Amino acid sequence: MSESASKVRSLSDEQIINRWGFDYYVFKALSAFRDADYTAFTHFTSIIENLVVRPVDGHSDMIVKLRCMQFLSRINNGDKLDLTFEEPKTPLESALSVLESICRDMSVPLREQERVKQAIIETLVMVCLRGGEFARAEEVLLRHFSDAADSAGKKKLFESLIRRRRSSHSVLQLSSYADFKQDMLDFIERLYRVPEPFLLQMLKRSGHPGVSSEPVTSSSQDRQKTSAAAEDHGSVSARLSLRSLRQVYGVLSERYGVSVSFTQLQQELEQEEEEQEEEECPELHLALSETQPETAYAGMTISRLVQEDDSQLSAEEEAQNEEETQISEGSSAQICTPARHTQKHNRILLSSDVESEGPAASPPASRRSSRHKQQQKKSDLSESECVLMEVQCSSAQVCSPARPSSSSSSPAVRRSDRDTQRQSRILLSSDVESEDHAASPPASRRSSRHKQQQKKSDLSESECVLMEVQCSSAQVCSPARPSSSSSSPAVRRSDRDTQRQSRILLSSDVESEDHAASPPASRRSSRHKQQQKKSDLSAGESAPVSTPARPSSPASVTRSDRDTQNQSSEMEVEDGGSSVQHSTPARPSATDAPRQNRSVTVSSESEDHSSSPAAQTPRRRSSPSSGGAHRRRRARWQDVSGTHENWSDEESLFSATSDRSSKKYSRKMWTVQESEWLKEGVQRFGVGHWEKIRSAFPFTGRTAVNLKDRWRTMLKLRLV
DNA sequence: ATAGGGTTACAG
DNA sequence: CTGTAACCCTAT
Repeated sequence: MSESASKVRSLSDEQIINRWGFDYYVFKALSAFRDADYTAFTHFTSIIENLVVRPVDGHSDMIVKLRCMQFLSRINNGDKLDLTFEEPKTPLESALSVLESICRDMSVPLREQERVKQAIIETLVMVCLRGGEFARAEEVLLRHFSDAADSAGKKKLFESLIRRRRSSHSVLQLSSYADFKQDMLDFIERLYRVPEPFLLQMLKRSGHPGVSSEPVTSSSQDRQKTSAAAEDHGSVSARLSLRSLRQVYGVLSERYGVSVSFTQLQQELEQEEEEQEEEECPELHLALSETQPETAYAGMTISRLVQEDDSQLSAEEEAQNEEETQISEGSSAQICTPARHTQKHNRILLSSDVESEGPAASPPASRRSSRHKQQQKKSDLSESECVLMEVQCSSAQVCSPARPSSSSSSPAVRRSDRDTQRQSRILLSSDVESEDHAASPPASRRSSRHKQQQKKSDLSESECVLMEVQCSSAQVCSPARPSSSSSSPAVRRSDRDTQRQSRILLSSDVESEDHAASPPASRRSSRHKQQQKKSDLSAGESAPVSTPARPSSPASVTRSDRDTQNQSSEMEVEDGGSSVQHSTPARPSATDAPRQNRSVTVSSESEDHSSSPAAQTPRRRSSPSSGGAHRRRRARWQDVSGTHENWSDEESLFSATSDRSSKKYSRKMWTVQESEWLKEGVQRFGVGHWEKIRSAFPFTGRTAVNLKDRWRTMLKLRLV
C-alpha cells in the first residue's frame, strides 16, 4: 500500500457512463432471469462482460452486482455438465464458490447460506445423475453433501441411485431445474435488491412514455425501456423541474457518495448568493466532485473493501445514510450532518447566478434502499468523481452553493425548493481529472470556474482505504473481483473468445493465431508458437496460421478482436465448446487498464480513456530488477494485463468455457494488489503460513505454493 | 502443508 | 537465445 499511497484517481466519462450502462444491464439481466428468458439473460451478461472490460467506474456495489451475475450465470448453466467456468469445476461447483464469496462479502444468514448451498449441491448431484455421470455425482456427494440429519435421507437415496447407476427416478423427475433457477434468483434478490438504474430513471424523468417506474422490471417493460432509450435518450440534457433535479441529485449523490443534501446545497447557494450578487445569469452550475485522497489504492481490493468497510460501516454510517436520505427527500427539514461524511470529501461547487425561490417542496426521490446506500457510499467515497451538473433555469432559481460538507454542519437548512422552475436543464458531465499524486492541486481547474472553493478535505486515511481500490474500476470491475483480479480479464476473455471465434472466424489470421499470441504477442508468437500451438492445434481445427505479426496497433487490433468476439459470443451459444483455448492475446484488458491508471501507475490520466488502454498494453513487464517502485508497479500491472488463463474472476463471470482440457499452464503474473496482500499476509501470519494467508485474502487462482513462490521471488527482487 | 530444486512460459 | 517469474514436483 505504501507504494500506492499517492495515487489519486479520476474517472473518465467513459468510466462513468459505462457504469451507468453496467447498472442498467445488470438490472436487465436480472429481469430477464426472472422472466425465465435465459437467452436474454445470457445476452445481457455478455454485454456486461464486455462492458466490464472497458474502463468502468468501479463502485463497491459493482462487486456485489458482478457476483450476483456471476452466480446466476453459473446457475443458469448448471445443468450443462460440459461447461466450465473454472477449470475443473462444474458450473454449479463454481456457483458454490461464488456463493462463498458472496457470503463473505455480504452478510447472509447462516441458515440461508446453508440452505442455498444444499440446494445447489443437491441439484448438482441430480444433474450428474440425470446426465449419467455417476462418478461425478458420487464425488460431489462425498465432497459436499452435508451430513445434516435432514439431508441424510436424500444422501442415501442419491447413493443408492449412484450405486445402481440409475439416472431416472421420481425424485429426479420431480425437481425441475427451472424451479431451482428461480429459487436461486430469489435468494439473490432477497440478498440484494438492485436499485433502479440511473439510466432508467433518467429516461423516466425525461418524460418518456412507457417507462414504468417499478424497480423491478418486467420483461415487457424492459422492452419498452430499451426502445425508449434508443429513441430519445440520445441527448444528455433533459428538461427537468426542480423537483426532478432534486431527484436526480438524490440519485447522483448517492451514487457518488456526495453527502450533502440537495437542500443544503440550495441553502448554501443562497447564502453565497447573498454574498455575491453580481451576475445574473440564469445558470446554475453544480459541480460535485470527490477528491480522492491520495491514498494508496494499491493495497486493497474492492472486495476487501467491501468486506472490511462494510462491516465497519455499520450502524453509524447507516444511520447517517438514512439521514441523508431523508434529508434529501425530505420535505422540510433540517439538515444536518454534513460533517460526518467529511471523509469523502466531496467537493461541491456551485455557482449560480440564479436566484432562489421560495420554498417548495417536494420530495425527491431516493429510491434506493438504505442498504444499498451504504455500499454505494463506501464505494463512492472511494471514488473520486465529479459530476458536474449544470442547471440552467430559465427563471430564477435557487442555488445553493454547496459547501464542503465536511465541516460545518449547517444549521438547519431551509429548503427552498421551488418547483418553480419548471424548466431547468440539467447537464451532467463528469469531469475527469487526474489527480494523481502528481500533484496538482486538485482543485485548480474547477475552482477557477466556480467561485467556491473546494474543500478538499482531507480524507483521513480511512477513506483512503476506501478508495483504494487499486483497481477500483478495474478489478472491481471487472473483474470484478478484486482478487483475482489480477488476472486479466481481458485476457481471459480473449481466450475464451478465441475459442469461439476460432470456430467462427477461422479464417482470420488473428484468430487462428491468437491463441498463440496476440497483439503483443507477435514476436512471441513466432517464437513460441510452436509450442503453444501444439497444444492448441491438437484441439483445434484451425491450422496455425502464421502469424503475421500484427502491426502493432494494439489498440485497434484489440478492439477489433474484441468486437469480433462479441459477435461471436452470441453465436456461441450453440457451440458448446470448441476446445481450443489458448493463450491470450495480451491485450491489456480494459479492466486492467483502468486499474492501472488508478491504482498503479497512472500514467496519463487524462487519457485514460482516450488512449485506449490497449495502447498501453503491449508492453509487458519491466524488468524486475529495476528497483524503482514506480517501475515496478508499472510492470506489474502490465503483467497483469498480459497473460492468462483461466479465469475465475469477476470477469469470467458469465461465460463458461467448455473445454476442460487445458493443457499447459499459462503464467499468470502477479499483480500489485496480490503482492500487497501477500505482504500484508506475511506480516500478519508470518512467513511460511501460506495457506492461512491465502485464505485470509481474496486470492483467486493462487495456491499456497504459488504464494510461497511469489514470496520467494519477491525476496529475490528485494521487493520486501 | 511447506521448502526447495527443477521446468516452463515469456520478455527482451 | 538468454534471463527470469511463475509454476511444477517431490521430499519432508
